[in-house]
Amino acid sequence: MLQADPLRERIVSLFDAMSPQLRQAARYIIEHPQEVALVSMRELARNAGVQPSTMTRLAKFLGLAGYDDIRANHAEAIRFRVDGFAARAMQTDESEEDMAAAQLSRRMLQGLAAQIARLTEPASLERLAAAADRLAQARRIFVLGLRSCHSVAWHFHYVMTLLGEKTTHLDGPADTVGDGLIRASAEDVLLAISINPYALHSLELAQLAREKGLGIIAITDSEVSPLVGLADIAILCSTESHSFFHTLAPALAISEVLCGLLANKDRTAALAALQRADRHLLSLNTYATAIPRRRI
Amino acid sequence: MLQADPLRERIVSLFDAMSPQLRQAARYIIEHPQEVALVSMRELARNAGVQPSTMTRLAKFLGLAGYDDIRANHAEAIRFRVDGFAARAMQTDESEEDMAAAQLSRRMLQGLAAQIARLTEPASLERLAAAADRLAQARRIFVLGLRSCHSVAWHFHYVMTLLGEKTTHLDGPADTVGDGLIRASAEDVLLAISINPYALHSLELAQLAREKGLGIIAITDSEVSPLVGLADIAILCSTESHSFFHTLAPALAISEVLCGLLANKDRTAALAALQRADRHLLSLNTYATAIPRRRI
DNA sequence: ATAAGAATGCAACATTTGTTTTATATGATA
DNA sequence: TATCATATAAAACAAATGTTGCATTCTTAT
Repeated sequence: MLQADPLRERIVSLFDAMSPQLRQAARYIIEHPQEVALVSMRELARNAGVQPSTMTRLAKFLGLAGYDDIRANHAEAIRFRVDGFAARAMQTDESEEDMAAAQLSRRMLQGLAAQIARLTEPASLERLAAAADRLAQARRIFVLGLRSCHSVAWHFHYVMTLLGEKTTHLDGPADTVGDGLIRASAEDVLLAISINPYALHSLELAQLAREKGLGIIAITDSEVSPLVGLADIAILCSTESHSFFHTLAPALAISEVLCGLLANKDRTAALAALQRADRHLLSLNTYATAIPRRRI
Repeated sequence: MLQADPLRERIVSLFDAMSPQLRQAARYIIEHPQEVALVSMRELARNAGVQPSTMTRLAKFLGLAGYDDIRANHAEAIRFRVDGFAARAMQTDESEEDMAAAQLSRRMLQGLAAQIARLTEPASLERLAAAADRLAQARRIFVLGLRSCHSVAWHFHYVMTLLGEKTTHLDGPADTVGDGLIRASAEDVLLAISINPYALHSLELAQLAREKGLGIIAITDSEVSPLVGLADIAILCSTESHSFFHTLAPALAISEVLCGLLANKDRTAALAALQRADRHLLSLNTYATAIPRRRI
């Protein structure tokens, strides 16, 4: 990434002038440069979700003779990178402070990656599968995550919203957080996310849910978390990080895996639901198809 | 060269048992591993000075189905070298309609871990450091993340709230999302988070901020994201996952690193701020010190 | 509303790919 | 040397690749 790559820059600079299909192809190439040299054009096109001819058209649009020029360029980049690997690792001409920053960043990121990788232990995987089963069976899923855990709760809820209307996010202003549970019953499940320090309100609501007979799935940070005693299934994530703050990346990863598992229970239904959501948001003009011109 | 390569070892161990032509082919492959994946078999054979059929025969001699197995192996090695485990896990063999939950979970988690690990590339670290510097200089930080990116925006804001009152979260009901920018000026910075598909409103607000002279830091998913053109510094995160949905775990990791870097600028001040926040929340009885007894 | 233009999907095309078959050459053994 | 088994070269083959032309769809401007 450090060395100049004229073709890459050319793609980026001409991106705005491309048609939607050309953009999709270009985006895929930009984001998966190695693949260009390693798979055939047809396969690349399939992975990028465009027609083979679009790849040829992209090459011509970039002023090249054909697709082979694109491949040749990327193959060259790989050759260069492989050979120049050692040289690249050498250059550490950064200022003191920047190096410190880079070092801290690297340590934090490596730590996070390791923590998420550690979630692949069999014990975790079993709990994930069990939790997904339980959530799939539930009539309704109430999602609870306060304070720092709000991000995880909301993300789970948001993704599930794309699949259907099964979840209720327990949140709201004016102390109405728990109101969603008013009509909850034993057929429902509460997905509660809480890490140390545990928000009192979360525990109280989980307790309430338990008394109402709801099943409880917990994402929490320790075997001795108060949620473990309340929950039918508890999935544990570490929250330690090489900084002042706890990390929520592993918890978020867990919630994403749960979403993935739930969607995987009925892939065709999930696909259909996603397409419906797409159409809806499209008709609402929610997403940008191009860089917005100046507002009038 | 560092990782174990079973095929390579097999070639070496069987080398003595090969015929002269087979040896010539094998030697060339051993000495030019990257070429195997980057050129066609016929060209490789020509460069190695053997017949095309010799390559096929070599593959069979090694106990493989055909030459494509050799190429696949070398392509995998390149992918591995370039970006760790990511590409390996990336292979989309969706042949198994309902993959075992454990397997899907493992693949998703490994993919996430690899994506976060890949953020430790020098280019990313530099951008992180630069972004942290810019954010530290700013008078005020406006945080913007809509829809799926809300979780990241909110988490950044929440953590920063523990450190002080520097951030404003651009969010709110009744279409008041952008109101926070009313008193924003050139001394301030906007931290905008948006991934494909890009929420139109996010781009419009970023545009507005730009016109008001704010600095813009972006967390986004591609070099060709519309935010890149608007931003002073763009930090890129991949969002692909082995499920139907995009992942936000790398984006969250980035935001956590930014928080960590900011706190690290003045460790004692950060510590003091955290203690103050602790005391405040303690006096409000926000956190549980024990498992809550039954509510009365 | 309509036509001009661009963008896109589709299918046919020639080429190139990896493989297999056939023929020839090589070399060891009796 | 004669014979046979193996190794190699050459050519034929089906499958795939990248490309192109054409029909259809979608925009955009009048």
